[in-house]
Amino acid sequence: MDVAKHAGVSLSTVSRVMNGNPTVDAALAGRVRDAAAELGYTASPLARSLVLGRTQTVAVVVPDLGNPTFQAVLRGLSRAAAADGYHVLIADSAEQVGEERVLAIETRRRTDGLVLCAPRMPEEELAALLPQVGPVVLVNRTLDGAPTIAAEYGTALRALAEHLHDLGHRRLVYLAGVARSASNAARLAALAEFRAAHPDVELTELASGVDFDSGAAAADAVLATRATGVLAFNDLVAMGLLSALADRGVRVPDDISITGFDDIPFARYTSPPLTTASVPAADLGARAWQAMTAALAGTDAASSVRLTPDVVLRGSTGPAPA
Amino acid sequence: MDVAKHAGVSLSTVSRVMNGNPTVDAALAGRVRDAAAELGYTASPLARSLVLGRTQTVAVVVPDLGNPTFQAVLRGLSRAAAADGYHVLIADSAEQVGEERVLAIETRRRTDGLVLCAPRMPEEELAALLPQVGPVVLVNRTLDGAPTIAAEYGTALRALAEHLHDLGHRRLVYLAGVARSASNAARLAALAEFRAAHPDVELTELASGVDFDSGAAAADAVLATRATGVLAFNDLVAMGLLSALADRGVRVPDDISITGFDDIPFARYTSPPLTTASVPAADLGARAWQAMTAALAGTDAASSVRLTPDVVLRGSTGPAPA
DNA sequence: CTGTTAGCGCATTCAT
DNA sequence: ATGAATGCGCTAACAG
Repeated sequence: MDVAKHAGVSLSTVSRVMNGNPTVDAALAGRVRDAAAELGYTASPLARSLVLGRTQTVAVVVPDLGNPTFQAVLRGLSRAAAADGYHVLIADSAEQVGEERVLAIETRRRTDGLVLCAPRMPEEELAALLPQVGPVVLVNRTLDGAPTIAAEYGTALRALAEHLHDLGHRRLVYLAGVARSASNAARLAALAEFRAAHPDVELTELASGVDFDSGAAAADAVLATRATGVLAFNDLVAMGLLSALADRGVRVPDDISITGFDDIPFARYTSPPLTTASVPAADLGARAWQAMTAALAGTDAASSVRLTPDVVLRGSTGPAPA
Repeated sequence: MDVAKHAGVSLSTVSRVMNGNPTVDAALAGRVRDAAAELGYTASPLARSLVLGRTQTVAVVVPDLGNPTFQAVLRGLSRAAAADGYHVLIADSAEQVGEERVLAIETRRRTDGLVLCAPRMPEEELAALLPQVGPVVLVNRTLDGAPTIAAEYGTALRALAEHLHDLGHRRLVYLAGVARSASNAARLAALAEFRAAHPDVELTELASGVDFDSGAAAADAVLATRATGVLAFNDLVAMGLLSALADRGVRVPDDISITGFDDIPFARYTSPPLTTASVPAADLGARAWQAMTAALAGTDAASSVRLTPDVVLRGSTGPAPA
């Protein structure tokens, strides 16, 4: 090392000083620090990682960096991690289910832990993967074997449905997302309960997607059901629908009420503003980091956190038309 | 190594096989590959990084992961990098100008290159930083000494202003973003040209911010100017303004025309849809990666790419009221 | 074509 | 309290 001779000490002493080891003479430590400052020296994170066995970095795998929900999770996680001196390696599977496994394993090898965000892969594959990539925390997907941070989608959707029911709506339609996804399954279960509790309600289920265009494309199908209330899979779908209905001269909420899901930042600014369920995605990310620190420390306890979203009532829902 | 003895060869041979070195006997290579597969062995990226001097990772520093523009840049960059087998380390400075420098240096040390996305730091600081962190590419911020990928904000804003002028608007207001930012400076220069070309236009400049709330907060000030056309700093500001005006019963575009900037995904779905300038942020990211590969290869040429945004005419602009 | 040796830059024994 | 070795896991240069 260069600073070593510059300060007239050995490599070990430099290392000790840089790591704040107290068993070094104050005077010597000062000399070393000065030398280091003068030469602008900082220990190579790479070499440290190799010898220490930790990289101070965690990996996050998301299905789509373009999705506001994952963005928010990433943001919350990233900031929380940064506050603890950790870095974040990001991987976007571009909704390619087949890529998830590879990305997870590969990024995990360069990091100390892995956050799997709403992985799309089938349950068996996920179950087989988890042991290979620990410490791992799951976001918005539950499975034994790893701490999970998830929003209770079912509860919230049920609440939205009840809200519409309270407003007098009796003919509803649910715009489903990706058919065999975990999040959709939770919602379907909640709707089944809702149906059971309210036999007087006619609830149609319509295939759809997870983005704007899916919502817009569903407009005619929705109108064909003559429903007065629509539960969209998420805010994006709701906004697309909103837009398509506006084009057709359908008034919201006078003619039809619409609810979204997620309360993305834009939901407040649509016309009318969207009634939706507030899933604090950034919180989700921060909690995920919390779980990760625990897992990293071995204080695992496989704690699972479930956040109950708030229902946010805004202008897109109103009394059912007479 | 374990696979070494398992295959009955030396460490070097294993290394050679794993790296596809053709100077190995086919039979031996087969044995090694089998052993590796059986033991599930993969070379440690960490150790490779240390000895090879490259990490196959680049760092991206953004001012705010919550900003749709940066999200899109990140997404485009991330996918392009992944296609080339590179990973992305992300850092969010949370708009803390002071943090940018530290984040840049720190993340750069764990990676092969750095992408600085619209850094807020003052010019001298940036100029001093660049040599320390090369290879580096700048996105949406120009400065000699590093390849730059930037959208031509000035040109596009000018085009939007001309569009309003063509529609008969003679009293305009510009909602400025962060006062002393590079992107705002470019826009101000373009507006100065516009003013010079159209002495008949009264163009007021109003301080504002870069987000929804700033736009909403500016509503009354905008109305006070009695302007018939508004050039918002970006789509977020425009949407906030749109929302606040709707609350006040002001009709868009009948009473007042509004333009945004960036063409974020949501701009198509406001009511009315937003006339804006299309800055293909994901493209920006992909180009940035392209520039990075060049820089990584030493084929630098410090090439600067400037993308000219398209003007997207939608419903939020119309003829000036009589 | 393959095995042996050295070293990437550091933290950490072990001696002193 | 400090310096001299040892090794983290791998690749490259050097023999054979």
